Amino acid sequence: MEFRHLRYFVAVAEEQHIGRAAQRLSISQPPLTRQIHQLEDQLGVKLFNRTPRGMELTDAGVLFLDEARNVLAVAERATQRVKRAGQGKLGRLDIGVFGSGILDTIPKLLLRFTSTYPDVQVSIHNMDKAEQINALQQRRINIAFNRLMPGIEGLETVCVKREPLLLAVNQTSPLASQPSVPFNVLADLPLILFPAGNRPNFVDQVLNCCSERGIRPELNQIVGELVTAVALVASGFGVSLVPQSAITLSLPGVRYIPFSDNAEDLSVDLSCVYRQNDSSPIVRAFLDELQAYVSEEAA
Amino acid sequence: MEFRHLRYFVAVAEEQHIGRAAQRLSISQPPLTRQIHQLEDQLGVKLFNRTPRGMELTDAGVLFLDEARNVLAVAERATQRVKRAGQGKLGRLDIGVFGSGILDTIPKLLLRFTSTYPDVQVSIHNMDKAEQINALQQRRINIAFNRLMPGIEGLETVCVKREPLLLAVNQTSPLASQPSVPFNVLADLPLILFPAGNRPNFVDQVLNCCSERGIRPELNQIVGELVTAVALVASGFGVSLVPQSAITLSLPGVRYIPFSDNAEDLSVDLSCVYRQNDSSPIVRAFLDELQAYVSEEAA
DNA sequence: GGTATCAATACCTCTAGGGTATTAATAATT
DNA sequence: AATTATTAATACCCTAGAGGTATTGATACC
Repeated sequence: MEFRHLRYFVAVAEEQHIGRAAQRLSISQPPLTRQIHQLEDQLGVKLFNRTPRGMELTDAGVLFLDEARNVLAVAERATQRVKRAGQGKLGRLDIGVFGSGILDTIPKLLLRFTSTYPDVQVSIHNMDKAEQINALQQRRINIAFNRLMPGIEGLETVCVKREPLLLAVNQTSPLASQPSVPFNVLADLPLILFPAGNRPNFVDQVLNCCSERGIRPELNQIVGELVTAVALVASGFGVSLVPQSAITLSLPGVRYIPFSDNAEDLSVDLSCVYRQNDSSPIVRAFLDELQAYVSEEAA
Repeated sequence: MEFRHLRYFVAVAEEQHIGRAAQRLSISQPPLTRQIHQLEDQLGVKLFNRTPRGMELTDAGVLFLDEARNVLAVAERATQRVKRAGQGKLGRLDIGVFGSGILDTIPKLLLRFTSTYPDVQVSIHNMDKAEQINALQQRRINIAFNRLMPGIEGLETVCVKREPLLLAVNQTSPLASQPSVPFNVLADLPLILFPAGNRPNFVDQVLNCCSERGIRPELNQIVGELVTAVALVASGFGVSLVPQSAITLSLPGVRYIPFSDNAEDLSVDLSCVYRQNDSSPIVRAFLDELQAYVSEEAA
């Protein structure tokens, strides 16, 4: 039995007339007669009573009409679903993010994607950089966001944006009222950095910036992540350096001040990482959306 | 898309190898390759990633594997059901019976049928002879049971059994102790007959038997049905004539006595009626069972 | 009894599914 | 690094069978 038999059967059952059904199916009458006979033979069941006025369903035929319509509907649904999946419109997307990375850009990006692809179930997993790389390679996630991603065999990285670094100071500091400050003020201030964990990371980038300018900052402590650092700033333990998107994090008593230096190395990237050979349509769709987002932001 | 594509796809997905799948499907490798490509083209979706080690499902392929299996299962179920329906093993059977006809034979017959065909929903409708004929012609019922069925155009009748008539008397009657009595004792007894309604019927049969033997019975009254007549006998209003199967109806104070005459006309048939052109497999199955029952009873 | 209207049959055509032989690509082995 | 083995893909052929036209049979309706 093939789908053809089901389609033909339904047409004949509905028209109760082989001639009209053949017309509807855009074939001639004799082949249709033959296909119906074939179906009956294969099932071993008479589906129609032939009358000189046309074709009349038997009881078994009535039952089979229901079943045939159901099979066709299920098959139709299956093709629709797989087509949608092929266009990246159906399925799931696992994304690895890091603690403070989700402050600004990532939520905007996800909102944009999920509104265009509502049937893709997006799952966010919090993990640090090493775990992200591991999870990507083991295919537990499709996409990761992080900063300062090293080039890794098999993984592709695209820079989503570069954010200037800001100085986070307590409002009681004399710097708090300045519109901008030179980078070398750091020489005299207790510095709180992040994140803890595998080096090199953001801490090293900041220290590099310092040493390149001949500054030896007073490294007060290294904490787990951005939020902790800013909380310590709010409590008056020192100053910190944060990416611009941290300004959405407005803790009481904290001021964010831009640097007057305007140097390229006083900024940090936010990058998206994925498997080079990942041909999943959902990932491709996501990367397309990301590309569009980057273009729009640049404009 | 045809079922072939689904079957082939499932085989390849399960084997993860076109060669092995082809072997399993008893075809050679190249046509299978071609069919899989055809399916992918028609869906517009890549279902497999080709590796030098074999075929690996894509995400869309994983989803479609589920769907394809489901379509095949639904189709299989459909064919199984219609096959069962074609063998008369699935569906419904509407049977018209008359009030006292269901005392003995019909329950046995139905029990036998429903145990062989458990998925046929049998529905019993109580109706008199005229209604039965009407309902048969209008296809509201498939089968009717009654006595003394007239031959009617388009309806077929088969006699299920002939039952001898018995005399129902009150135990206070002097006849009550006799093992058998001659028919002409009716000449001296008040007679209660049934059923009321369209003549000719059982009443006329009994009156014919009397007149053929030169007897003029004292026709006390005609009541609706057998049960009423026997109830009146129990109350001492007279005697009645009943088919043998009435002995399952043992009202207090009633004795059933056979006639010593042993004449053919002192019996009544129980017949099964159905539409001559009814080709329903369920009806055919029922008539087969009935035929078997009749043969067994005769033996 | 003739006509109209069905499905069924006879016979033809040609598409496309399946076969064999071979190639291309890549992993494993030496 | 060259060779071998293993896989899917390609090229080409054959034929089964789906679809076409013309006709026949069967039956209701005039």
